[in-house]
Amino acid sequence: MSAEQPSASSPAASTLEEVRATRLQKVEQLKQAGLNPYAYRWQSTHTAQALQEKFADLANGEEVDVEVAIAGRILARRVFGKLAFFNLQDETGTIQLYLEKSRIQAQMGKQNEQAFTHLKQLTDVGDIIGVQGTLKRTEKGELSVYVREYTVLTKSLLPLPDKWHGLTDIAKRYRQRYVDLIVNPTVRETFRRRAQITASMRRYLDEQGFIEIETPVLNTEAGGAEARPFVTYHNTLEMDLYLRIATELHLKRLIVGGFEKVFELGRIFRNEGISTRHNPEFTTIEIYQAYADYNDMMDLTEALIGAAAQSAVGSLQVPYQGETIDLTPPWRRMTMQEAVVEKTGLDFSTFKTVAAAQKAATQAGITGVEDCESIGHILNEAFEQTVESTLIQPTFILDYPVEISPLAKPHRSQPGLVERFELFIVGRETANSFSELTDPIDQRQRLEAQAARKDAGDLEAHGVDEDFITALEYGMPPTGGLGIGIDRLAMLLSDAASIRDVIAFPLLKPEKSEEES
RNA sequence: GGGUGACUAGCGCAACGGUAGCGCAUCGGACUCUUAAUCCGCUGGUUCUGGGUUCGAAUCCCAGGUCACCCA
Repeated sequence: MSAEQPSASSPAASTLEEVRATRLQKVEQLKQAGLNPYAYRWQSTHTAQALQEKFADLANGEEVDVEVAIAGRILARRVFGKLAFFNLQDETGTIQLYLEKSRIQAQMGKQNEQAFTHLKQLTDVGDIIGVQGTLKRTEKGELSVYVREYTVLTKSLLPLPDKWHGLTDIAKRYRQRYVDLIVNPTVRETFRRRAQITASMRRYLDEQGFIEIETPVLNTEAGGAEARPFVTYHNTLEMDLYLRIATELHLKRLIVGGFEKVFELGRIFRNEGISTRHNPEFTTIEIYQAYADYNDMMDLTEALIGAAAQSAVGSLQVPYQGETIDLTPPWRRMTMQEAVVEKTGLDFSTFKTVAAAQKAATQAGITGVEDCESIGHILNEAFEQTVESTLIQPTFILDYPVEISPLAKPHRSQPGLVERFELFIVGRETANSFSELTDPIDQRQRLEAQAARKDAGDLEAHGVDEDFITALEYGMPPTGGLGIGIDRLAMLLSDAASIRDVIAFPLLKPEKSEEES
């Protein structure tokens, strides 16, 4: 939509389209002056942060004759008749530019006698420029590049949000994350931390001899968790495929195949609700170690999350939404049974029948237990309703009912339970781990029970993965498995209240379709 | 899925049945130490969308959209 803007003299520009048209005129004027508003390359000598650190001791009013080059986006302009101050922002931070007409003209005037006028008239907040010059700390104490020469590298056509109030509209921040990143420095910090978390985990696992192997996203059967999958379609195979809801079953095949320490850090997809804690695509790390059990996995969890916290936050004392989370190991460990007794006084190991457990639970104020088909399910309900949200400091909850844990090995000493733990921090499930079930006959029975639920209409249940059973029949060594939700960990370690704050481009509905008329 | 609330200029916000305004940004002018620069001047609107009530709707009613928070 090229608004033809005939007037040679710039009209008052105020609507978005008018601002854009004015800036397009500036693009043309730059071209006419022989300057490319969309340059090819720039070579910097320093980042803004490097300059700030290197010249931290420069006294007010002092100059140093060191030639530097730097590039970035103009965030603010304060222009006088023959002097201008710009704030320049690069990836690392900001630095002021001291733009003096006499010095710029002395250097650039030979090529372009309008050099300073162009700076004033043809650059805007939002443009990306490169400058060369020396350093000076102004008399008011602001470290500045004393510019000799400048180059417009990219002309910006659209205005940035208000420099003082910034961009606060939440929906717009997510929809136009690039604008959010430009004007909200903490957002860049969040994604930097997220990268540090995953990098530190990969580094730690690499040092321990784990290897990362990528498993399929597209599957003929979803499995490894209870969740509704996304369905897609392969044209030439003429068949439906499911996006993975977990990486578990393939990683275990690799353990069968002889790898003893494997992991995958990657995206999984669940076709479920969206909330401040749920995004349809999210990232997990799943780790499998042969000859280990869930006790070993607890130690590994503490080490991995501790390393991530040190890397991203620089401390094991992590501030989160007004609380301080202490990640110093060892973390509290208690069984689900103990946790429920502590909160409700109900000891589920004493119930002989489902009916007795239902009655006691209902009296204790637990809701929705009428449909529970086992004591284990009722225990789980009681746990989720009374305990889960109270687990602020990191806590391992151990030994889950077998009924809700189809992939975990039976507890070596507690009948009806499995060797499983979940880690809770700030009331949220952050990790999940088992001594993996290796008995193919037991595994088949449990998957068939699930398949029966699928046939009965349970959309979160899946069919039997026959090939996985076959793999187990070849023999899988005793194995400890661990999954950690990277998004929730990133929330914790960047003090983010919503999962959307730690996902660069969270899924949102389209704002509005262009109405055709 | 249910409830509550928000949506007005590029951005941040007023106006709550009677002429749609303010700040910043933009545009024009002045200005060599500013950093929310200052001073002078001028622009800029499909009030989320569609209906309805009314002499008159940003405002009241209905439906829809997007987002947020709470609940399931």
